[in-house]
Amino acid sequence: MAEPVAPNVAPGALGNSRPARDLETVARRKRMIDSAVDLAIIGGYDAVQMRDVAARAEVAIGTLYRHYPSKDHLLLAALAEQATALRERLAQRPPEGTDAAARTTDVLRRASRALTRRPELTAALVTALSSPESDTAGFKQDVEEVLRAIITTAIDGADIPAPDGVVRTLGYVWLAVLSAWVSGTLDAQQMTADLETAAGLLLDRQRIDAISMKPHA
Amino acid sequence: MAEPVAPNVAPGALGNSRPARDLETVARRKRMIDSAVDLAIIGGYDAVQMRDVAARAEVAIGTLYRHYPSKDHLLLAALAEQATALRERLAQRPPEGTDAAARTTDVLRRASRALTRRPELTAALVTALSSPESDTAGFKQDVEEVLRAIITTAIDGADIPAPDGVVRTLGYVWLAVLSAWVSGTLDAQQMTADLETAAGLLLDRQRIDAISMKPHA
DNA sequence: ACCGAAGCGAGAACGCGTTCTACGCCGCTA
DNA sequence: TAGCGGCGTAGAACGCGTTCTCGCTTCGGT
Repeated sequence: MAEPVAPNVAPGALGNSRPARDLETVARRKRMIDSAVDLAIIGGYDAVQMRDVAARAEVAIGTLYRHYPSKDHLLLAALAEQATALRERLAQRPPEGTDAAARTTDVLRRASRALTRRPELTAALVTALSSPESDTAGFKQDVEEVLRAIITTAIDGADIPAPDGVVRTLGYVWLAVLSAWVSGTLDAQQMTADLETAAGLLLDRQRIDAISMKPHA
Repeated sequence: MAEPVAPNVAPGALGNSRPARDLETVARRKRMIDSAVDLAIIGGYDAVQMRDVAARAEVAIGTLYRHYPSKDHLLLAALAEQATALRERLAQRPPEGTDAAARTTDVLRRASRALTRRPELTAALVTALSSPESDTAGFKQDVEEVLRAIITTAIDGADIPAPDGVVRTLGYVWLAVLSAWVSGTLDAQQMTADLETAAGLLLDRQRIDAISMKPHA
Protein backbone atom coordinates (compact mmCIF):
# COMPACT_ATOMS: atom_id res chain seq x y z
CA MET A 1 0.00 0.00 0.00
CA ALA A 2 2.74 2.38 0.79
CA GLU A 3 5.28 1.13 -1.69
CA PRO A 4 7.20 4.16 -2.87
CA VAL A 5 5.82 4.22 -6.36
CA ALA A 6 6.42 7.28 -8.44
CA PRO A 7 4.33 10.10 -7.00
CA ASN A 8 1.30 11.70 -8.64
CA VAL A 9 0.61 8.58 -10.60
CA ALA A 10 -2.72 6.84 -10.54
CA PRO A 11 -2.59 3.60 -8.55
CA GLY A 12 -1.48 0.83 -10.81
CA ALA A 13 -0.51 3.18 -13.58
CA LEU A 14 3.05 1.97 -13.39
CA GLY A 15 1.87 -1.31 -14.73
CA ASN A 16 3.57 -3.82 -16.94
CA SER A 17 3.61 -2.21 -20.34
CA ARG A 18 7.15 -0.99 -20.91
CA PRO A 19 9.56 -3.77 -20.05
CA ALA A 20 12.97 -2.34 -20.89
CA ARG A 21 12.16 1.10 -19.65
CA ASP A 22 10.80 -0.16 -16.38
CA LEU A 23 13.84 -2.32 -15.83
CA GLU A 24 16.02 0.75 -16.03
CA THR A 25 13.69 2.56 -13.64
CA VAL A 26 13.79 -0.27 -11.15
CA ALA A 27 17.56 -0.34 -11.31
CA ARG A 28 17.72 3.40 -10.78
CA ARG A 29 15.53 3.17 -7.71
CA LYS A 30 17.69 0.46 -6.28
CA ARG A 31 20.80 2.56 -6.87
CA MET A 32 19.23 5.48 -5.05
CA ILE A 33 18.28 3.41 -2.01
CA ASP A 34 21.62 1.67 -1.97
CA SER A 35 23.48 4.94 -2.19
CA ALA A 36 21.49 6.35 0.69
CA VAL A 37 22.20 3.27 2.77
CA ASP A 38 25.89 3.37 1.93
CA LEU A 39 26.17 6.96 3.03
CA ALA A 40 24.09 6.34 6.14
CA ILE A 41 26.28 3.45 7.22
CA ILE A 42 29.29 5.72 7.27
CA GLY A 43 27.94 8.94 8.64
CA GLY A 44 24.33 8.64 9.72
CA TYR A 45 21.51 10.96 8.84
CA ASP A 46 23.64 14.02 8.17
CA ALA A 47 25.89 12.18 5.77
CA VAL A 48 22.94 11.31 3.58
CA GLN A 49 22.92 14.46 1.51
CA MET A 50 20.61 14.51 -1.42
CA ARG A 51 23.21 15.84 -3.83
CA ASP A 52 25.58 13.09 -2.82
CA VAL A 53 22.94 10.39 -3.06
CA ALA A 54 22.08 11.58 -6.54
CA ALA A 55 25.70 11.72 -7.61
CA ARG A 56 26.51 8.30 -6.18
CA ALA A 57 23.43 6.77 -7.81
CA GLU A 58 24.42 8.51 -11.05
CA VAL A 59 21.13 10.25 -11.28
CA ALA A 60 20.11 13.88 -11.49
CA ILE A 61 18.81 15.40 -8.34
CA GLY A 62 15.47 16.05 -9.98
CA THR A 63 15.18 12.36 -10.71
CA LEU A 64 15.89 11.50 -7.12
CA TYR A 65 13.10 13.81 -6.05
CA ARG A 66 10.77 12.44 -8.66
CA HIS A 67 10.97 9.00 -7.09
CA TYR A 68 11.33 9.98 -3.44
CA PRO A 69 9.75 13.32 -2.76
CA SER A 70 11.87 14.02 0.29
CA LYS A 71 14.91 12.82 2.14
CA ASP A 72 12.66 11.21 4.70
CA HIS A 73 10.69 9.35 2.06
CA LEU A 74 13.94 8.01 0.72
CA LEU A 75 15.15 6.85 4.10
CA LEU A 76 11.78 5.41 5.01
CA ALA A 77 11.86 3.35 1.85
CA ALA A 78 15.26 2.08 2.91
CA LEU A 79 13.92 1.44 6.39
CA ALA A 80 11.01 -0.57 5.06
CA GLU A 81 13.47 -2.80 3.25
CA GLN A 82 15.63 -3.23 6.31
CA ALA A 83 12.70 -3.93 8.59
CA THR A 84 11.31 -6.58 6.31
CA ALA A 85 14.72 -8.16 5.99
CA LEU A 86 15.09 -8.16 9.74
CA ARG A 87 11.75 -9.80 10.23
CA GLU A 88 12.64 -12.49 7.75
CA ARG A 89 15.99 -13.11 9.34
CA LEU A 90 14.40 -13.39 12.75
CA ALA A 91 11.78 -15.76 11.41
CA GLN A 92 14.47 -18.06 10.05
CA ARG A 93 15.49 -19.11 13.49
CA PRO A 94 12.37 -19.18 15.66
CA PRO A 95 12.71 -17.61 19.12
CA GLU A 96 14.00 -19.68 22.00
CA GLY A 97 11.96 -20.11 25.15
CA THR A 98 8.89 -21.92 26.29
CA ASP A 99 6.70 -19.05 27.37
CA ALA A 100 5.74 -15.86 25.60
CA ALA A 101 7.85 -13.63 27.82
CA ALA A 102 11.02 -15.57 27.21
CA ARG A 103 10.45 -15.79 23.48
CA THR A 104 9.68 -12.11 23.21
CA THR A 105 12.76 -11.19 25.18
CA ASP A 106 14.82 -13.40 22.93
CA VAL A 107 13.46 -11.84 19.79
CA LEU A 108 13.88 -8.31 21.04
CA ARG A 109 17.40 -9.02 22.14
CA ARG A 110 18.33 -10.39 18.74
CA ALA A 111 16.66 -7.51 17.00
CA SER A 112 18.47 -4.97 19.11
CA ARG A 113 21.75 -6.64 18.41
CA ALA A 114 21.09 -6.49 14.71
CA LEU A 115 20.15 -2.84 14.88
CA THR A 116 23.09 -1.77 16.97
CA ARG A 117 25.47 -3.57 14.71
CA ARG A 118 25.31 -0.72 12.22
CA PRO A 119 24.64 2.17 14.55
CA GLU A 120 24.93 4.98 12.06
CA LEU A 121 22.57 3.34 9.63
CA THR A 122 20.00 2.59 12.28
CA ALA A 123 20.30 6.10 13.64
CA ALA A 124 19.68 7.54 10.20
CA LEU A 125 16.65 5.38 9.59
CA VAL A 126 15.15 5.96 13.02
CA THR A 127 15.71 9.67 12.58
CA ALA A 128 13.66 9.58 9.42
CA LEU A 129 11.06 7.52 11.21
CA SER A 130 10.61 10.08 13.93
CA SER A 131 10.55 13.10 11.69
CA PRO A 132 7.18 14.73 11.95
CA GLU A 133 6.19 15.33 8.36
CA SER A 134 2.65 14.14 8.05
CA ASP A 135 2.91 13.08 4.42
CA THR A 136 4.97 10.11 5.47
CA ALA A 137 2.41 8.83 7.95
CA GLY A 138 1.47 5.84 5.84
CA PHE A 139 5.04 4.69 5.46
CA LYS A 140 5.62 4.98 9.16
CA GLN A 141 2.59 2.87 9.89
CA ASP A 142 3.94 0.22 7.58
CA VAL A 143 7.18 0.10 9.49
CA GLU A 144 5.43 0.02 12.83
CA GLU A 145 3.38 -2.86 11.59
CA VAL A 146 6.51 -4.82 10.79
CA LEU A 147 7.80 -4.19 14.30
CA ARG A 148 4.52 -5.38 15.74
CA ALA A 149 4.58 -8.41 13.49
CA ILE A 150 7.97 -9.33 14.90
CA ILE A 151 6.61 -9.11 18.41
CA THR A 152 3.44 -10.94 17.49
CA THR A 153 5.22 -13.99 16.15
CA ALA A 154 7.10 -14.27 19.42
CA ILE A 155 3.97 -14.04 21.50
CA ASP A 156 1.85 -16.10 19.20
CA GLY A 157 0.12 -19.11 20.56
CA ALA A 158 0.71 -18.26 24.18
CA ASP A 159 -2.22 -17.71 26.44
CA ILE A 160 -1.93 -13.98 26.81
CA PRO A 161 -5.00 -11.89 27.51
CA ALA A 162 -5.50 -8.76 25.42
CA PRO A 163 -2.62 -9.67 23.10
CA ASP A 164 -3.30 -6.82 20.75
CA GLY A 165 -2.95 -4.21 23.45
CA VAL A 166 0.23 -5.83 24.68
CA VAL A 167 1.73 -5.91 21.23
CA ARG A 168 0.79 -2.35 20.52
CA THR A 169 2.21 -1.17 23.82
CA LEU A 170 5.44 -3.05 23.27
CA GLY A 171 5.67 -1.55 19.82
CA TYR A 172 5.44 1.93 21.30
CA VAL A 173 8.09 1.15 23.86
CA TRP A 174 10.32 -0.18 21.15
CA LEU A 175 10.00 2.97 19.11
CA ALA A 176 10.58 5.17 22.13
CA VAL A 177 13.72 3.42 23.30
CA LEU A 178 15.07 3.36 19.77
CA SER A 179 14.70 7.07 19.43
CA ALA A 180 16.11 7.61 22.90
CA TRP A 181 19.10 5.55 21.87
CA VAL A 182 19.52 7.54 18.69
CA SER A 183 19.41 10.83 20.51
CA GLY A 184 21.94 9.64 23.04
CA THR A 185 19.76 9.53 26.12
CA LEU A 186 20.15 5.77 26.40
CA ASP A 187 22.98 3.44 25.53
CA ALA A 188 22.39 0.15 23.78
CA GLN A 189 22.42 -1.82 26.97
CA GLN A 190 19.86 0.37 28.71
CA MET A 191 17.73 0.27 25.61
CA THR A 192 17.60 -3.51 25.63
CA ALA A 193 17.11 -3.61 29.37
CA ASP A 194 14.16 -1.24 29.34
CA LEU A 195 12.61 -3.09 26.45
CA GLU A 196 12.88 -6.38 28.28
CA THR A 197 11.53 -4.87 31.45
CA ALA A 198 8.47 -3.73 29.57
CA ALA A 199 8.07 -7.15 28.00
CA GLY A 200 8.35 -8.77 31.39
CA LEU A 201 5.80 -6.46 32.94
CA LEU A 202 3.35 -6.95 30.14
CA LEU A 203 3.76 -10.66 29.60
CA ASP A 204 5.03 -12.31 32.72
CA ARG A 205 3.33 -11.05 35.79
CA GLN A 206 5.06 -13.72 37.88
CA ARG A 207 8.50 -12.38 37.33
CA ILE A 208 8.07 -8.73 38.01
CA ASP A 209 9.16 -8.91 41.60
CA ALA A 210 12.34 -10.61 40.54
CA ILE A 211 12.99 -7.92 38.00
CA SER A 212 12.98 -5.08 40.52
CA MET A 213 14.23 -2.58 38.06
CA LYS A 214 16.62 -0.04 39.39
CA PRO A 215 16.68 3.49 38.06
CA HIS A 216 19.66 3.60 35.77
CA ALA A 217 22.28 6.31 35.95
CA MET B 1 21.04 21.05 36.03
CA ALA B 2 19.96 21.63 32.51
CA GLU B 3 18.57 25.11 32.99
CA PRO B 4 19.29 26.97 29.78
CA VAL B 5 21.86 29.31 31.21
CA ALA B 6 24.05 31.12 28.77
CA PRO B 7 26.32 28.59 27.14
CA ASN B 8 30.07 28.35 27.68
CA VAL B 9 29.80 29.94 31.06
CA ALA B 10 31.20 28.34 34.17
CA PRO B 11 28.43 27.04 36.44
CA GLY B 12 27.30 29.80 38.69
CA ALA B 13 29.23 32.43 36.81
CA LEU B 14 26.01 34.22 36.03
CA GLY B 15 25.74 35.10 39.66
CA ASN B 16 24.35 38.16 41.32
CA SER B 17 26.92 40.83 40.67
CA ARG B 18 25.37 43.02 38.00
CA PRO B 19 21.75 43.63 38.96
CA ALA B 20 20.47 45.96 36.27
CA ARG B 21 22.34 44.20 33.56
CA ASP B 22 21.09 40.78 34.55
CA LEU B 23 17.53 41.97 34.76
CA GLU B 24 17.72 43.03 31.15
CA THR B 25 19.19 39.66 30.23
CA VAL B 26 16.44 37.79 32.01
CA ALA B 27 13.82 39.88 30.30
CA ARG B 28 15.42 39.23 26.94
CA ARG B 29 15.40 35.50 27.50
CA LYS B 30 11.77 35.60 28.44
CA ARG B 31 10.96 37.58 25.29
CA MET B 32 12.73 34.98 23.17
CA ILE B 33 10.87 32.05 24.70
CA ASP B 34 7.57 33.88 24.56
CA SER B 35 8.08 34.80 20.94
CA ALA B 36 8.85 31.22 20.07
CA VAL B 37 5.74 30.04 21.87
CA ASP B 38 3.58 32.67 20.19
CA LEU B 39 4.76 31.62 16.77
CA ALA B 40 4.41 27.93 17.60
CA ILE B 41 0.82 28.36 18.76
CA ILE B 42 -0.12 29.74 15.38
CA GLY B 43 1.87 27.64 12.98
CA GLY B 44 3.72 24.85 14.74
CA TYR B 45 7.36 23.95 14.31
CA ASP B 46 7.78 25.40 10.85
CA ALA B 47 6.38 28.74 11.87
CA VAL B 48 9.04 29.14 14.51
CA GLN B 49 11.71 30.66 12.30
CA MET B 50 14.77 31.94 14.04
CA ARG B 51 14.80 35.27 12.20
CA ASP B 52 11.18 35.84 13.16
CA VAL B 53 11.74 34.87 16.77
CA ALA B 54 14.63 37.30 16.96
CA ALA B 55 12.66 40.09 15.33
CA ARG B 56 9.61 39.54 17.53
CA ALA B 57 11.74 39.43 20.66
CA GLU B 58 13.56 42.55 19.44
CA VAL B 59 16.96 40.94 19.60
CA ALA B 60 19.63 40.33 17.03
CA ILE B 61 19.84 36.84 15.68
CA GLY B 62 23.30 36.48 17.13
CA THR B 63 21.91 37.19 20.57
CA LEU B 64 19.24 34.57 20.14
CA TYR B 65 21.91 32.05 19.28
CA ARG B 66 24.09 33.15 22.15
CA HIS B 67 21.37 32.14 24.62
CA TYR B 68 19.88 29.17 22.80
CA PRO B 69 22.43 27.54 20.56
CA SER B 70 19.85 25.99 18.27
CA LYS B 71 16.19 26.08 17.42
CA ASP B 72 15.72 22.84 19.30
CA HIS B 73 17.39 24.20 22.42
CA LEU B 74 15.03 27.14 22.27
CA LEU B 75 11.96 24.98 21.93
CA LEU B 76 13.14 22.55 24.56
CA ALA B 77 13.51 25.42 26.99
CA ALA B 78 9.95 26.39 26.19
CA LEU B 79 8.89 22.78 26.60
CA ALA B 80 10.52 22.53 30.01
CA GLU B 81 8.49 25.53 31.12
CA GLN B 82 5.28 24.09 29.75
CA ALA B 83 5.88 20.69 31.25
CA THR B 84 6.57 22.08 34.67
CA ALA B 85 3.50 24.25 34.45
CA LEU B 86 1.43 21.26 33.42
CA ARG B 87 2.69 19.21 36.31
CA GLU B 88 1.83 21.98 38.73
CA ARG B 89 -1.61 22.44 37.30
CA LEU B 90 -2.27 18.72 37.54
CA ALA B 91 -1.01 18.67 41.10
CA GLN B 92 -3.43 21.40 42.07
CA ARG B 93 -6.35 19.08 41.71
CA PRO B 94 -5.23 15.62 42.77
CA PRO B 95 -6.29 12.74 40.54
CA GLU B 96 -9.67 11.13 41.03
CA GLY B 97 -9.96 7.44 41.68
CA THR B 98 -9.30 4.98 44.42
CA ASP B 99 -6.76 2.70 42.80
CA ALA B 100 -3.59 3.47 40.93
CA ALA B 101 -4.97 2.51 37.53
CA ALA B 102 -7.93 4.83 37.81
CA ARG B 103 -5.85 7.73 39.08
CA THR B 104 -3.26 7.27 36.39
CA THR B 105 -5.89 7.14 33.70
CA ASP B 106 -7.43 10.29 35.10
CA VAL B 107 -4.15 12.15 35.11
CA LEU B 108 -3.19 11.02 31.64
CA ARG B 109 -6.57 11.98 30.31
CA ARG B 110 -6.33 15.45 31.77
CA ALA B 111 -2.80 15.85 30.51
CA SER B 112 -3.76 14.81 27.02
CA ARG B 113 -6.62 17.24 27.01
CA ALA B 114 -4.30 20.03 28.02
CA LEU B 115 -1.81 19.12 25.34
CA THR B 116 -4.32 18.79 22.55
CA ARG B 117 -5.87 22.11 23.44
CA ARG B 118 -3.05 23.92 21.65
CA PRO B 119 -2.20 21.37 19.02
CA GLU B 120 0.27 23.43 17.03
CA LEU B 121 2.24 24.39 20.10
CA THR B 122 2.38 20.85 21.38
CA ALA B 123 3.36 19.61 17.96
CA ALA B 124 6.21 22.09 17.79
CA LEU B 125 7.51 21.19 21.22
CA VAL B 126 7.23 17.46 20.68
CA THR B 127 8.99 17.85 17.37
CA ALA B 128 11.89 19.47 19.14
CA LEU B 129 11.79 16.74 21.74
CA SER B 130 12.15 14.02 19.16
CA SER B 131 14.85 15.67 17.13
CA PRO B 132 17.96 13.56 17.29
CA GLU B 133 20.69 16.07 18.06
CA SER B 134 22.70 14.55 20.85
CA ASP B 135 23.71 17.85 22.42
CA THR B 136 20.20 18.26 23.73
CA ALA B 137 20.14 14.92 25.49
CA GLY B 138 20.25 16.44 28.95
CA PHE B 139 17.30 18.70 28.32
CA LYS B 140 15.29 15.85 26.96
CA GLN B 141 15.96 13.79 30.02
CA ASP B 142 14.72 16.65 32.15
CA VAL B 143 11.47 16.73 30.26
CA GLU B 144 11.06 12.98 30.43
CA GLU B 145 11.58 13.17 34.15
CA VAL B 146 8.74 15.63 34.46
CA LEU B 147 6.47 13.28 32.54
CA ARG B 148 7.47 10.43 34.80
CA ALA B 149 6.93 12.60 37.85
CA ILE B 150 3.37 13.24 36.68
CA ILE B 151 2.77 9.51 36.38
CA THR B 152 4.48 8.79 39.65
CA THR B 153 2.29 11.08 41.69
CA ALA B 154 -0.75 9.31 40.30
CA ILE B 155 0.58 5.88 41.14
CA ASP B 156 2.10 6.88 44.42
CA GLY B 157 1.12 5.03 47.51
CA ALA B 158 -0.58 2.21 45.72
CA ASP B 159 0.66 -1.30 46.12
CA ILE B 160 2.25 -1.73 42.75
CA PRO B 161 5.17 -4.09 42.29
CA ALA B 162 8.15 -2.78 40.35
CA PRO B 163 6.75 0.76 40.24
CA ASP B 164 9.84 2.20 38.66
CA GLY B 165 9.68 -0.10 35.68
CA VAL B 166 6.00 0.63 35.26
CA VAL B 167 6.54 4.36 35.38
CA ARG B 168 9.41 4.20 32.96
CA THR B 169 7.45 2.06 30.56
CA LEU B 170 4.45 4.33 30.71
CA GLY B 171 6.71 7.27 30.09
CA TYR B 172 7.98 5.65 26.92
CA VAL B 173 4.49 4.90 25.74
CA TRP B 174 3.49 8.48 26.41
CA LEU B 175 6.37 9.81 24.33
CA ALA B 176 5.65 7.39 21.53
CA VAL B 177 1.96 8.16 21.25
CA LEU B 178 2.66 11.86 21.44
CA SER B 179 5.04 11.69 18.54
CA ALA B 180 2.67 9.45 16.64
CA TRP B 181 -0.04 12.03 17.18
CA VAL B 182 2.24 14.81 16.00
CA SER B 183 3.17 12.96 12.86
CA GLY B 184 -0.44 12.22 12.07
CA THR B 185 -0.43 8.46 12.54
CA LEU B 186 -2.82 8.72 15.48
CA ASP B 187 -5.61 11.09 16.30
CA ALA B 188 -6.07 12.51 19.76
CA GLN B 189 -8.67 9.96 20.71
CA GLN B 190 -6.54 6.99 19.69
CA MET B 191 -3.62 8.51 21.48
CA THR B 192 -5.51 8.71 24.75
CA ALA B 193 -7.01 5.28 24.26
CA ASP B 194 -3.65 3.60 23.67
CA LEU B 195 -2.15 5.38 26.61
CA GLU B 196 -4.94 4.21 28.87
CA THR B 197 -4.72 0.70 27.55
CA ALA B 198 -1.07 0.61 28.46
CA ALA B 199 -1.81 2.01 31.91
CA GLY B 200 -4.49 -0.62 32.42
CA LEU B 201 -2.21 -3.43 31.32
CA LEU B 202 0.60 -2.30 33.53
CA LEU B 203 -1.38 -1.35 36.60
CA ASP B 204 -4.62 -3.22 36.70
CA ARG B 205 -4.19 -6.81 35.79
CA GLN B 206 -7.78 -7.54 36.79
CA ARG B 207 -9.30 -5.38 34.16
CA ILE B 208 -7.40 -6.42 31.10
CA ASP B 209 -9.97 -8.90 29.91
CA ALA B 210 -12.62 -6.22 30.10
CA ILE B 211 -10.45 -3.90 28.06
CA SER B 212 -10.19 -6.26 25.11
CA MET B 213 -8.58 -3.70 22.92
CA LYS B 214 -9.60 -3.71 19.32
CA PRO B 215 -7.18 -2.83 16.58
CA HIS B 216 -8.12 0.66 15.57
CA ALA B 217 -8.67 1.73 11.98
C1' DA C 1 6.29 11.27 -39.98
C1' DC C 2 4.48 14.36 -36.15
C1' DC C 3 2.71 15.46 -31.47
C1' DG C 4 2.46 15.54 -26.75
C1' DA C 5 3.54 13.43 -22.46
C1' DA C 6 6.70 11.63 -19.44
C1' DG C 7 11.31 10.56 -17.70
C1' DC C 8 15.81 12.33 -17.28
C1' DG C 9 20.25 15.37 -16.88
C1' DA C 10 22.56 19.59 -15.59
C1' DG C 11 22.57 23.19 -12.90
C1' DA C 12 20.64 27.57 -10.98
C1' DA C 13 17.71 29.40 -7.49
C1' DC C 14 15.24 29.67 -3.12
C1' DG C 15 14.35 29.16 2.07
C1' DC C 16 15.77 28.69 6.55
C1' DG C 17 19.04 27.06 10.23
C1' DT C 18 23.38 28.41 11.48
C1' DT C 19 27.80 30.93 11.47
C1' DC C 20 30.69 34.81 10.68
C1' DT C 21 32.19 39.76 10.32
C1' DA C 22 32.43 44.29 11.88
C1' DC C 23 31.23 47.44 15.00
C1' DG C 24 29.34 49.88 19.49
C1' DC C 25 28.45 50.09 24.49
C1' DC C 26 29.44 49.25 29.27
C1' DG C 27 31.85 48.09 33.46
C1' DC C 28 36.17 46.51 35.00
C1' DT C 29 41.15 46.77 36.35
C1' DA C 30 46.20 48.44 35.65
C1' DT D 1 42.59 57.45 31.29
C1' DA D 2 43.46 53.49 28.48
C1' DG D 3 42.62 49.18 27.34
C1' DC D 4 40.03 44.78 27.60
C1' DG D 5 36.43 41.30 27.72
C1' DG D 6 31.58 40.36 27.52
C1' DC D 7 27.23 41.28 25.58
C1' DG D 8 24.62 43.47 22.07
C1' DT D 9 23.20 44.99 16.97
C1' DA D 10 23.03 44.71 11.93
C1' DG D 11 23.57 42.13 8.32
C1' DA D 12 26.21 39.20 5.07
C1' DA D 13 27.54 34.55 4.15
C1' DC D 14 27.34 29.51 4.15
C1' DG D 15 25.21 24.67 3.83
C1' DC D 16 21.82 21.62 2.56
C1' DG D 17 16.90 20.31 1.54
C1' DT D 18 13.94 21.45 -1.95
C1' DT D 19 12.15 23.56 -6.18
C1' DC D 20 12.58 25.40 -10.70
C1' DT D 21 14.28 26.10 -15.59
C1' DC D 22 15.54 24.36 -19.79
C1' DG D 23 16.75 21.30 -23.08
C1' DC D 24 17.19 16.35 -24.64
C1' DT D 25 15.32 11.72 -25.51
C1' DT D 26 12.05 8.02 -25.88
C1' DC D 27 7.58 6.27 -26.64
C1' DG D 28 2.64 5.65 -27.84
C1' DG D 29 -1.16 7.33 -30.59
C1' DT D 30 -2.72 9.61 -34.87
